[in-house]
Amino acid sequence: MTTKDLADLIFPNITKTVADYEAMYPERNLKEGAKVTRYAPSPTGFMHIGNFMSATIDYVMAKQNNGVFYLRNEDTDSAREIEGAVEYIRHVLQHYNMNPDEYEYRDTQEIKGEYGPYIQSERKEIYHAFIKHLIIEGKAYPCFLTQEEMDSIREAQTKDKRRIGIYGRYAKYRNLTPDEAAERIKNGEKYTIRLKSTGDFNRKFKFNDLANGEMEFPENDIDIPIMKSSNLLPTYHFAHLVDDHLMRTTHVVRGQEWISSIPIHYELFKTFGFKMPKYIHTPLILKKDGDKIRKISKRLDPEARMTYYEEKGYPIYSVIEAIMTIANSNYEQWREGHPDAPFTDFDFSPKKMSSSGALFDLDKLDNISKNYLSKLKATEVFNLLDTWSSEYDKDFNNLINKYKDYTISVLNIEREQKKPRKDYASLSEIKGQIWYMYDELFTDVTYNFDSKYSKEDINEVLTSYFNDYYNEEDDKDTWFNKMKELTDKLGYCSNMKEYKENPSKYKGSVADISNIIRVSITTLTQTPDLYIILKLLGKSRIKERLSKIK
RNA sequence: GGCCCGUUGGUGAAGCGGUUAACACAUAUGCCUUUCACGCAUACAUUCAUGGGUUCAAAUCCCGUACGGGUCACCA
Repeated sequence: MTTKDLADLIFPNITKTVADYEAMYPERNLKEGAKVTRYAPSPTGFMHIGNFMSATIDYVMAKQNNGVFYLRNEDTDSAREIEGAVEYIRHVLQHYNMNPDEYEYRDTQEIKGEYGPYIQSERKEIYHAFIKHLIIEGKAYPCFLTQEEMDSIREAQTKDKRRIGIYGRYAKYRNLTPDEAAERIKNGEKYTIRLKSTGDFNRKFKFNDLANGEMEFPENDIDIPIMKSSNLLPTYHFAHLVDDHLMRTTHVVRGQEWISSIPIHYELFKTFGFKMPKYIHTPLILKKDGDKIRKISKRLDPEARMTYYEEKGYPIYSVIEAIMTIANSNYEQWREGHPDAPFTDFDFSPKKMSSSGALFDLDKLDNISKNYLSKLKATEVFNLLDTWSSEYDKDFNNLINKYKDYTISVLNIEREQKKPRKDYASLSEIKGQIWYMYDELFTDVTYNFDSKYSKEDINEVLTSYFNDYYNEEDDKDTWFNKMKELTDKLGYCSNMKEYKENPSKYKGSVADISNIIRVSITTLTQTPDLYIILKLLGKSRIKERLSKIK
């Protein structure tokens, strides 16, 4: 029996060859400099911020030079697959406007692109053709090691302080004759297909990563599994080789945890004589936990999941800006010079990426987001708030739509001017800052009057002000002048400088007067411009509120 | 334990042989101001984990040490 016979025994129905697939998926016809990138998640959970960063980089790099950004579903681990994960990944990409150029959605039966299927479980035949090729060439073999045997090998290796893995003399089945292997297969023994590594651990090779620069690794000499016995699908390493080659990926963006697999990938590509894509290993996203800095964790840190940012209502712009800021150290500087350019105009350079971990800073996100939101028009904020609240706060959504124009006016307080307020970083914070402008929410309130004001003081100020001074029609200057008049009349000081020089001479200052009015109308000691608030509320609602205080 | 990577202020970081060690965020103080926010101003690493070496000159180059991280699955 030859290796060809063995290969036919294992894959009797595989007739296409590697060369056939090479012809089916030819080199892409793209402009010079165009990059082909991919986002290739496995549907095993909700999207992690690290994956999102990779996807963002993929997207930017593809968009820069009219390249291709495609989505590949890496579903070779049927056991860990989670329902809804694929849909969620699609949703996130859509939400952030980073839709792939090529993709395949099983539920809607949509497929776009000439290099599919884009779902790994649908590519089984292709992988098998490649594996078959290897078996024929004597570069891969069926391995009958049981889990128990492998466990004991590992144990022994650990004890003897040897390198762990199935290599050299531990690769017990690598030299089985085709007949011996066939015999076992016919007997129904379970097996996996392993690469028959030709590497030498004592030999080194150089490898260039676009982000980390040149690195040196020992060659791989481990007979890694390339096909699983359970579902006959390839392992990640092998699928990476086949897919990224056949889909003609030019740039692979993936997390740093893959760096240590480079020797494997290097050998795999060499075995087939394929050109390796360029690699960009992204920094791990870290998180400060007390004194320790650790990898951000989906389990422990809510902000690790992309759902967090949607729930909180961070605008997509803010999230992308924050990600780009840690992805590329000169992004912020670029943004300063191009405040209105889309982020895809940024010339992403992998060299400017941190090679160690990056700490994701929520303060920074808030800052970016506050600046962004402050520059929007009130109607734009309204629309964002409308969309967000329709999903996450239905009651509030009804309220703002019931009083739409009014809400826009409220959102416009000290906005649309040179130095707009920067009150909130996310849409979910808005309600907590404007609630008192809605009578529906202005129930069961407690007033935060400073204890230094007696009930009589408060009454005096309020009755005097609203009976003798307040006029809905006043413009701002008139309004404030009247406030000062009242201040002086009641024995307070209307000139702050004077008051500060000699506070004991007066009952208080104009600040106290406006504070009493402010609290009586809003319950709060700190609000935006009181004049506008009174104006928006209007005379009758103010009266209504005053009657509540007594 | 093997292999790989890293270590510049609270954080992200610039710098790549000669700089007062950029910039942004955060923090503190002050100014402005009817409150808050905004804005403005000032402060915050005598030093680049550490020891040694190369050099007229080192955060920058070399070696060792310490510390941190990643990875060593029929998971991706």
